[in-house]
This record gives sequence, structure tokens and C-alpha cells, in this order.
Amino acid sequence: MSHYNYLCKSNEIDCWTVFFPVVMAPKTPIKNEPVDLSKQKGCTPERNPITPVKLIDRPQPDPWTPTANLKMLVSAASPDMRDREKKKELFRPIENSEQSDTPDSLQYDIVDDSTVDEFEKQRPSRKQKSLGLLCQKFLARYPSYPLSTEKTTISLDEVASILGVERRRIYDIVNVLESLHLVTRVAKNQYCWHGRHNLSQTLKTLQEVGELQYGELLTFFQHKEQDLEYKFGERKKETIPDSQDRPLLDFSEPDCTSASANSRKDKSLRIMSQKFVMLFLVSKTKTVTLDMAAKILIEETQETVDHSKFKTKVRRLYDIANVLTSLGLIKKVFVTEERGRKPAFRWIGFSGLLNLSNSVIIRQLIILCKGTYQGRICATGKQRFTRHASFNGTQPCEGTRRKVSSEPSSPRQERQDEYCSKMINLEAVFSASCFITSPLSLLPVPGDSDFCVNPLPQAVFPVVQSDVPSLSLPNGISSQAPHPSTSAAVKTENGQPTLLPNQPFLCFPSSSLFMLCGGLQENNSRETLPTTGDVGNRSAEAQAAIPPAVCQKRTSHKCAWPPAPVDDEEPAAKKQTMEQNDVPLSLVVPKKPSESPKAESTPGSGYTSAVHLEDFHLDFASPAAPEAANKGSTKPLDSPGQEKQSQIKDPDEPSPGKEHISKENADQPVLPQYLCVQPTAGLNSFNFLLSASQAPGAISLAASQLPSLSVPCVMVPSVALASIPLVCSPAVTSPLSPVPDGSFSTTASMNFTMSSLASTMPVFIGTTAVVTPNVLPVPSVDPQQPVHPALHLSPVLASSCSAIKLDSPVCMGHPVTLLKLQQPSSTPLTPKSIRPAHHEAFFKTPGSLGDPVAWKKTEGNQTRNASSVQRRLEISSTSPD
DNA sequence: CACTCCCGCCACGGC
DNA sequence: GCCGTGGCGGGAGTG
Repeated sequence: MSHYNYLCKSNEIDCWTVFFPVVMAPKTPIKNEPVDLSKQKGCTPERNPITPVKLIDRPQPDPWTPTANLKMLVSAASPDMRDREKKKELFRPIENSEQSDTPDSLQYDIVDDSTVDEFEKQRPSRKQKSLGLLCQKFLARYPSYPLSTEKTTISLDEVASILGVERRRIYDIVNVLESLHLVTRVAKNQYCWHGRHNLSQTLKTLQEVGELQYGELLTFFQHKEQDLEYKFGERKKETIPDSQDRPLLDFSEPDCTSASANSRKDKSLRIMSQKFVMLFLVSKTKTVTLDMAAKILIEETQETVDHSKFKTKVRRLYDIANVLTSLGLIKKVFVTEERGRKPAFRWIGFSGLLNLSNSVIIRQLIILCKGTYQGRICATGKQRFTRHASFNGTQPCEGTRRKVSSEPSSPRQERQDEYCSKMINLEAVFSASCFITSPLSLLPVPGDSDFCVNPLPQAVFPVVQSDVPSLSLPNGISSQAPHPSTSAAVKTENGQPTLLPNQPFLCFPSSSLFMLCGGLQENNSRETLPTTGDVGNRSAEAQAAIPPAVCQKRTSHKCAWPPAPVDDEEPAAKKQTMEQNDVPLSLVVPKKPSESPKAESTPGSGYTSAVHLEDFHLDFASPAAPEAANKGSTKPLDSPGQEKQSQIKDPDEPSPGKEHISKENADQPVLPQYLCVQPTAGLNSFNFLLSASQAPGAISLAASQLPSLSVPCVMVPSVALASIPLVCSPAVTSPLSPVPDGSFSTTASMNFTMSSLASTMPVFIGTTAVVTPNVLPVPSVDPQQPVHPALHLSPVLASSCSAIKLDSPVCMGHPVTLLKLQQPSSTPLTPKSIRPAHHEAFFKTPGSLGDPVAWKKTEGNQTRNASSVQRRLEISSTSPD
């Protein structure tokens, strides 16, 4: 494990930075004003993928030598400063006056006798030294969306010097940023800047977790507050959801050393920050008063609250709030109550809440794409696939686990474990999403979804589409209210919402996403919540790594993988718990965790499962997971005993857990054809229709069955996407042509280069032909390839293609480019044809299909060269076994 | 006076 | 013992 961790760590930076395409140079924040990064949306990725736009007024981050920045800054400031730089240590806590936004001379004047008076006059006021301002300065130094290739490391000492503050203050900032995954600690005194690429995902995760943890609690408090009945410490324990101090999202570094690091109350500032954010995300009003937050946060862990503790908590919350304000996530407001005006903070970033359905879908997409994109990455060989720490199953929960381990187990703990496992999964997903998009370079993340300056007025939880029932519908789309744009897109000339019914399309009307492709992987099978056990199952490694978090408490149940029928095997009670947790994640936004049963109960649940799938895969973040998956597919169900062993001993062993699931799923009814997801807060404009029409088997697939989620076509409408290169792949999996183990699964779509596509034109990627709008020939329904409905390349595709005309609503007047994906001239597949072959078979790119061997070779080599971590990520590439 | 929150002491844990 | 971290709360600045 330790070894593993080290590896991860070494790659950690890469993982986070490599895949983020666009860099937006932050503009220098205006003093005293929150930085509104959302304004940076304008930047498009395509603009300059490689060279990030850097702010003029911002110090160049590039030469990241320890002193480079400092020197640069000093030089820029003035000659005198150079000299003074040497002395900086002497005056170190130089007031952090506006270094970045105002003349620096001010701070250094102190030394200058002649200017002393002036200094006095100009002595920075308290406000000028505020943590919020300091944070703005800090943020101004780094791009919000660093290039994927740009590794930005932050030296605390250096930053402290530059900003003229004590390191202690930098810790305050960094801890909060770390809680949101904007930075990651890579070594002592060294942090890696990730920017906001993951912010939306992180927030989503926090929201999800927050709902589980604080949904009721917050409501309770708010009520109390309103009623004024609430008194400090009066709250009944039972009304409050159990929660502990453990880090919900533990972004702590994976390295083993962290284990010890968990002292210090697990870095409470980070945890507190996450929790604080969660409160906003969960709050219906999006407004949280500090005292309320303090009460909630304090009481979580303490039975009684003393005033001093409360005050301290509030102080810390101010610190956090200042940083969050600088990030543009919250703003200070005043709420009036009976007692009068009361300071509070309102969430202004990441508008809206995340629509769980979105996240679910994304996950699904991730899953789908995962294999493909990984393959692609390998194929390109350009990027090193490193995984984020979060990919390590362990990491995410590391802190948690540590902490947990120290704590006595209790029912509460169990629940926590659930959360923990969920978090792990979520985190993995995030990471995965990052990967997915980036490799393809598709996504620019244009719309800083994270920052919505204009919060949606809507209800906090737009659950609309996420209703399970609708999902269950055969044609899920129609049942759900699509986003306006989406619906438009969906409609055909006749105005019928047709796109959907049988058509395999993905619509991305608006901007932000892009990934897709690929078939389902073994992971999919997991629909139920990922419990610790699940996680553990995923891979031995995962377990090894994770164990802490997940296993810890769960140990009782799961640390050891239960044998086969995991699902069944789970104790009812536990299972229930899981369900609760899970459900929310997957489809419904549960107000009450306990109430999201539908998903499971729904017959169409196949769908549900599909949705869930992804969570777990990645969650496992364990590097081994992918491999495990592969293996799993090849292997028969493992015997329980085996599983355990694998957990413990053989990390590489495939996890059997999936199998059960798959089994269950196998029986599931057909999934809905599509999922229509409205864009909601989280993904700001991520709308799409996902074809749900997979063969039952596909969806539920067991690990062995490689699912084929086929997304024959993707429609990307337009302008919004202008800058976004497109994406998607029709994943026509062809069980027929199983690829040798080494080969990566890929979808045809993956093979073509998106770069050329980067146009404003919408692109249709179909399995069949490539048509430019002008030329739009006959929608090619792939004559050659009749797709079997079961496969999803159903006729629908053809029809849909044909149906979609340039002028059709779908096209919305935008030129459409149809890309023909090379498909292996395969014969139509029948559901039966789908076999549990290696999953690789499922993800073939045209190229791979054409020349599996070649692919395999390439991949294989890459794989070999790749770091172990990377390798692990590769789904099918390596040898089984 | 209440609210903010800067400041830095000092504990903790690793090396 | 030093150093990196970061909890913590005194008390100053602000309105």
C-alpha cells in the first residue's frame, strides 16, 4: 500500500493538471471585491490549449522555481525591492497590502526611513490585511483553469513572502482551498494548484453528502432559528442526522504519511470548510448564518457546546467565509430576524444545486467513456495518465478512515462509513470526469459552472428529472421535462419530441460537458450504493488502499468481501442504509435519505442500476480497479473466500462483487431509452439525452458482460459549444470482435481526432456516416450496419439520423456535421451476442476494431511504460489475472 | 458594544 | 531539537 501511495503521489500532480484543457487567466481581483471568476468564461479552450492566457498583471507562474516568482515580483515592483527582498525575512510579516493590485512599495516603505510616515499613513488597514483580500491575491496568482499540462506548484513560503504575510495565514487559505480541491498538498510546504476544474464536481459531491448529513439537520436548525425556540445545545440529538467530524471529502494526500497526519483533528479547517459549504448547498435559502453553522458544526461532535468553543468556531468560520467569498462562492448578507439584523453568508456560486440526476448521468457517462477514453489516452501516448489521488480509493477516505479508526465504532459510524464510501465514489467520479474530458480535449469547461453569479432562484433541489419513475419509462426522455434547449433539439420538424424515443442521441445543448463514449464497464454493475464493501470489492488494491475509510467501520460487514451475493448478502439493515444513501445519489434528490426508495423498487431499475454504475467504478479509484474489472469479467464469480483473499492479499484480483450485481441486473427490464437531463446547477449547461436503451444485459451487466451502452449519436448543438470540441462516441460495442486482452476498449468515436472538429458547428457523431450539413446526404443509416436494437444502434439511429435534418429543430439552424464513425463492419449484434468477453471488446475504437492488434500493441506498450497507477487506470489493457 | 478576524502562541507529529 | 502544520483564542479594529 505504501508503495502504491507513493506512486500515486508522484503522479498526483499530473493527474490533476494534465487533463484540464483550458486555462483561464484570472484577472487580478479588485481590491475588496470578491473575485468573480465566472467572468472568465469567455475564454475558450480552443483558443490556446497549450499556452494559457496569463494575466498581465499576474506574476507568471511558470517558472516555478522556488524563487522565481518572488524574484519576478520583486523586480517588477521596484529596484529597491530587490534589495529588500533579501531582508524580507526581517520584516516578514510585511503587510500584505495590495501587492498584486496596488503598488507594492507600500509594504516595503517600512524600511525606508524617509517613507515611514507615509507608511504610517498608508498603513494597511485591517481590511487590507483581511484573509479574504489575501486570498484574492493568492488566487490571482494562479489560473483558475490551469492548462492540463501546466503543473503549478505552490510553495507556501514563497507565497507567504510574496504576499507579505506569515505562512500561518497561507495555511488558512490553502486549507480551505484544499477542501474544495483547488489545491492539493503534495509535499511539505508544497501544494499543487488545480484550479477550478474540479470545483463543480467537488461541490456536487459536497452537496450530495451534505444532503445526507445535513439535510434534516439544517432544516431543523432553520426552523429552530425561525422559531427562536432553539437554544444553544437544546437541540435534540435525535433530530439531527448523525455526523461526525470526519472529513466528508477527504482530499488529503494519499501518501501514507498522511496517516499520521490525521492528527490535528483531521485538519479541521478543511473539514469545517467542507461542511460549511455543504450547509450552503443543502440550505434551501442558500443562506447560512455563522452562528447556525457554528452550532451545527460544533454539535456534530460535541454533546455540549460551550460558549468559548462557539466563539472559536465562529472565528474559524469567518476565516473560511472570507476565503469562500474570495472564491466568489458566497457573499455576506444580512438576514433580519426578530432580534434584528444578523450577518450571514449566501451562496452565490455554483448556482443552483446540483441536480443529482446530472451527476448521476455524468457518472454513467463516465463509466461509459472510461474505458474508451482511457484507451484513447494510451493510444495517443501523449499524456501520462496519472490519477489523482482521489482515484485511489484510499485517499479520499484516508483521513476519514484514520479518524474513524480511532473512534469507536457505533451505528453512527456505520452511517458515516456509508458516507465515506460514497464520498470515495464520488470523488473518484470527479477525477474520472476530469480524465475523461481532458484526454479528449473536448472540454473546455467553458462555463465555469462553478460560479454562477446569478444563482438560480429556483428551488434548491431541482429534482425534476431525476425522478426515478420517469427514468423508468421506456422513453425516459419524453417523460422528463427537458431543458428548453434540449427539448428543442429533441424535437423534430414535426415538433415531436422524437429524438428520443428510440434514437440514440446525446444532446449537449449547452456547454459544459463532453465526454462520452464507450461502453459500460464492469463497474456498472454496481448499482447499489457503494458500500464499503463494494468498494473493497472492486479491487484488492482498492481495498488495500481504501480499507481505512471504508473498511473501518464497515469492517464489520464489508471489509471482507462477502462472498458472492453481496447484495443479497448484505444485512437487511445495512442494505437499507445503503439504499438510502445510494438512492439519493443515483437518481433522486432525497430530501430525506430514507425516502428514495423508488429507484430501487422501480422495475425499470435496471436503469437505476445503470445510473449507479459508475460510482463505483471509479471509486475504486484504486488503480487496480480497472484491472480488476477486466479480470472480473473474465473470471467467473468468485467464491467468497476467494474474494476475501483477494482483498487482503491480492489486490489485483478482480472483485467479485460486481458479479452479483450483474446478475441481478440481468433480469432487469429494459431500460428507458433515454435520459434527459436538464441542466442544472451543477453542470450548468449540461443537457443531454442519454440513450438508455441498452440491452438489459448491457446495463446490468455483470462484470463479465460488457455492457454496451451504445450512444450512437451525439448531437451537439451549437453555439454554446462553439468552443467546445465535441465528443462522443457511439459506442457500438461489438461483442463480436472481442479484442485481445491487451487492447483497450475503445469506441470508434474515440479514434477520431476532435481537434479538427473544433468548430462552432454542431457535430453529430454517428456510427454511420459523416455528413456535413451542406452535404448532408442521406442520413445514413448505416445500411451496412443495421444495428440491433438491443445494441442500441437500433434502427432508431438510422431513423433518427435521417429524421434529423439540418433544419430540424435539433439542428437549430446550425450547420451540422456528421461524422461517420468508422464502424467495424460488424454484423448486428443481438443481445445474446453480447458476451461477457473482456470488456475490452466493448470498447473498441474503429481503429481498434480494424486492427485490434495494433491497438493492443500500442496500448500495451504504453501501459507498460505508464506508471503503475496509470496502468491501473487502464481498464482492460493489462493482463488479467 | 457587537461583530470581525488578525495575529501569533504553542501543541503536535515527523524527521 | 527543529520544522511544518494548524488549533486556538486574545484582543484589536471597525461600525
